[in-house]
This record gives sequence, C-alpha cells and structure tokens, in this order.
Amino acid sequence: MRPQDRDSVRALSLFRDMDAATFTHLINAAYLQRFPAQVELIKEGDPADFLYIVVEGSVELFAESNGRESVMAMVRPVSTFILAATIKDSPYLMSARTLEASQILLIPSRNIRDAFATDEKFARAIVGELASCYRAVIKSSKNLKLRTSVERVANYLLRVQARAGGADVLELQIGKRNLASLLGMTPENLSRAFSALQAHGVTVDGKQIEIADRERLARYAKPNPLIDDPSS
Amino acid sequence: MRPQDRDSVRALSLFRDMDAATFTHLINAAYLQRFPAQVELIKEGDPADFLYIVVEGSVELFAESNGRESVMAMVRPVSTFILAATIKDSPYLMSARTLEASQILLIPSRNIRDAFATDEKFARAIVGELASCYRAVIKSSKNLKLRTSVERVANYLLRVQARAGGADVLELQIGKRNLASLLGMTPENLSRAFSALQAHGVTVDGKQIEIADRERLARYAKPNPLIDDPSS
DNA sequence: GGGGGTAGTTGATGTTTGTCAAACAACTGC
DNA sequence: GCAGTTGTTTGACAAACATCAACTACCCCC
Repeated sequence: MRPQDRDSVRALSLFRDMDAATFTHLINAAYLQRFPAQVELIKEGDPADFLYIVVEGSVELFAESNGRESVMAMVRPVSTFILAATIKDSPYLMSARTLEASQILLIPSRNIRDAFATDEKFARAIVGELASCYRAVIKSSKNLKLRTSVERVANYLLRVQARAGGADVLELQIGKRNLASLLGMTPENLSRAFSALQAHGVTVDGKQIEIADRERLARYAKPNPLIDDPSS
Repeated sequence: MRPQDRDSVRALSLFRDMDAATFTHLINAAYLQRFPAQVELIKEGDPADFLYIVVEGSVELFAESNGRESVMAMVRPVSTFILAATIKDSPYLMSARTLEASQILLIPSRNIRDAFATDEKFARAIVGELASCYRAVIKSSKNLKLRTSVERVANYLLRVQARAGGADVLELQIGKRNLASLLGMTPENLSRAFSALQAHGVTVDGKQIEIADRERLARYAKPNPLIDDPSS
C-alpha cells in the first residue's frame, strides 16, 4: 500500500481521530486489491466479512428483488461503504460492483469490530459516519417520494454542477443507464427527461451537459437544501 | 414521570448499557409531555434542540417539498426519533406530528451530546441504534424502488401480520390516508390495491384485514427478508 | 337523533412512466 | 478498418398511477 493511499484513508473522518496503533493494526490486517470494471465485490445477503474502502475508481451499490434491480448509491474515492452491516455483523443489504478499474481496501469486519470495542475515539467517529449515511439515505428517499422523475434529473444536474464548482459545462461521471436507475427511472425515461429539460436551458451531448443558466434551471427544479445539500 | 415509563425508556437498547448516573442526569434534564392528536412536534429545517422518545401513542415522521408531502415513517412506543440530527447538531430532515394523544419525552440535544462525549457505553449504543436506523431506511428505499404499489401493500400486510403473531385477522394501526402516503401512493390507489389483493385472499372491511391464506398472499407478494425482515 | 365533518370508495379521465422494438452511435477487440 | 457488442435515442404502445368529482359510510358532537 502506497503511503499516500494510507494517508488518504487515515484522513477520512472515520479514521482521523483513532489511535495510531489501532489504525496501523487495522491497515496491517487489510488487503488492498485492484479490480477491473464490472466486478461484483459483494452480494446482498452475504455475511459482512469486510468493510470496504474505495481508494481509487468508483463503485456502485445496488439491490435486487424479484428480478428487478436498482442502483442505490455511488461511492467515489476516498470513502467507505457498508459500515452498518460490518458493525451490526449482519448480512449486506446491498450488492456492490466496480464501475471502472478500481483500487479497493478490504478491512476484515472482525478487526473493525475489535477496534470499535477498544478504541473509544473510533467508536465516536463511527457515530458521526453512520449519522451522515443515515441522513444521506433519508435525503435520497425524500428525493424519490417528493419529486417527479424530470425534477429528480434537474436537481441531480444542479448538484453535480455545485460539486464541480459551478462550471456551466459539466461531464456525467456515470453512465446514463446507471444514472437512470439511481434516480429511479428507466434509461428511456432519462433520455426523455433530458429532452424535457431543454426547455429550461439544458443541452445534452453524450456525457457533456451544458446548463445555460443555473437560476433558470433552479426555478424549475426548486432545489431544497434539506434534500440536495450534502453538507446539511 | 412514572417509574414504569422511566424503566421502559431505560430498557431501550440505546439507554440500557449506559451509566446509571448519566441516565439519571439525562432523565432529570428531560421533559415528559402529553400532546393531543395532530400536533406538530418538530418541523424539518429547525435546529435539533431535542431528542424525542415516544412513550405512549404514535408519531408520524413526514417530509415536505414544493407543496407535496409524504409520510416517511411511523414511530410507536417505546422508541426514539431524530437521533441523527441530535448527534450531528444539524437541522431536522423530517417533521413529526402526533397521530393520536401521545406522551413524549423530550431530552435536550445538548445533554445527549454531553452524555455521548462522556459515557463510552452510551456512545457505543448510539452506534448500534444508528446502524439499525440506517438499515431500516435502506430497506424502505428498496421497497419503494423495487416494487409496484400493489406489491408494497401486500408486503406491508404480511409484515403487520408477522408482527401481530400471525393471526389471520388483523387491524390497521394507521389510517389509510397515512398508510398510502407511507407506501408512496395516493389514497385512491391504496383502495384499488386492496381490491386487487382480493384476488389473493385479502378481505378488507374498514380497519379489519383478513388474510385467508398467508402462503397464497406470499406467493404474490414475494417477501424478501432483506427488505421485510425488521431484525435482519 | 339529526347535522356536519372526515375518511374512504368508486368511476371517469388524463398524465406519467414503463415496455417493446428498431435505429443509431460509440466503443472494443481483433 | 471492420464486425460485434454495448449504450443511447426515438417512436408506438401499454400499464401504472394520479387527479378530479361524486358518492357513501362513519364518527363525533351538540
């Protein structure tokens, strides 16, 4: 494991405050692995043997039931996923697959739970992390239940733009098929949603999105900080 | 506060293991209040001044945006709500209102955060609680994204039946209007969903639901433990 | 034991969204 | 460069769901 990767993991709020010795111990027990794109890392229902950290690349969390499949969340570097299952020693509720070639750090759940039991600061950091994850899912649920599909797309674009520093041309970091599923719609419908947003100054060319006027799009999308602001 | 109420709060996994002195301190700082039905306890966006515990009655968590409203969850005795906002000292993401006359314990968030900082066992208990809440929301999100409205109703009935010990006649503990919103549909559509479920042995008479044959309903509903099992 | 209100149901209708099929574009691997 | 694959778009259609309006049942309260 490269020192800068170790440092970027250490810099996560989950690990920042923990005991240096405990951290080293965790890292020594961990495996850093490279995976090609489209590899299924975990399958829902499986026992939570590892805590995962995306060091490089990107990972998609998805769920299946009864033949249907839906993307639940995207995970980008550097962040963890399926912490709750690890802590509760319960089966994963979501599957995960790499979207591109990725570097993933796997920490045995056993070690995480040990560190949780012995390192008080780590336990407190987990609280913060879980609370953030919880609030993120609530927001995503509100997004689903309170908005039409076109509104979800519009607000997604506004969020991406905000994250990209407000540039009026932005690039989708996720395939449209996956984006559609993440936003709770079919790819065909996403296509039509983009067409509908032309009326509000959105131009789509492949992965390139141009937002002519943020204010104008926002008038339609009516973004809500209690749904769209990731920091709130 | 009656001793048995104090005991039932103490029995919550969140408080069970905490220091006796810290618990007493928390309880002494808390207010036990009675509210009539339909009182708005908290409003989304407000600062998280209190942690709430439903001691008696029932409370509905809901969210609004852009003129639309949706029920996000039901809270029944004895359990807490909006712990994440309290811990993160962030605005509530959901509003809450009583559905019937209720007894609510309000613990100032300040005291909760103090106890979190000083009582290690409490900090660990919060981890367990938040992880459970997180997993519950993920399940609810899967329910929404992976099922049609009729399937959601069918699986809801199966869950209620399981919770009621498997009796084939059960009583809805929530008005149909609210149930519809909780399940992400309109009241009219819930009515029609009940009609559709007649074909699978479900008879509805006001609040009374009769399930002729659990297996038969389950064949249609295709329940999934990773969505419907509250303990997993 | 009537009002008056609320909650729920039903039917007619319209909108939104999903499905299927086909065409097309973009990329991949030889 | 070309065949094959995959992802995206478009159109036609079907299903799911929402909306509107009218009607009914029920509850509560005087």
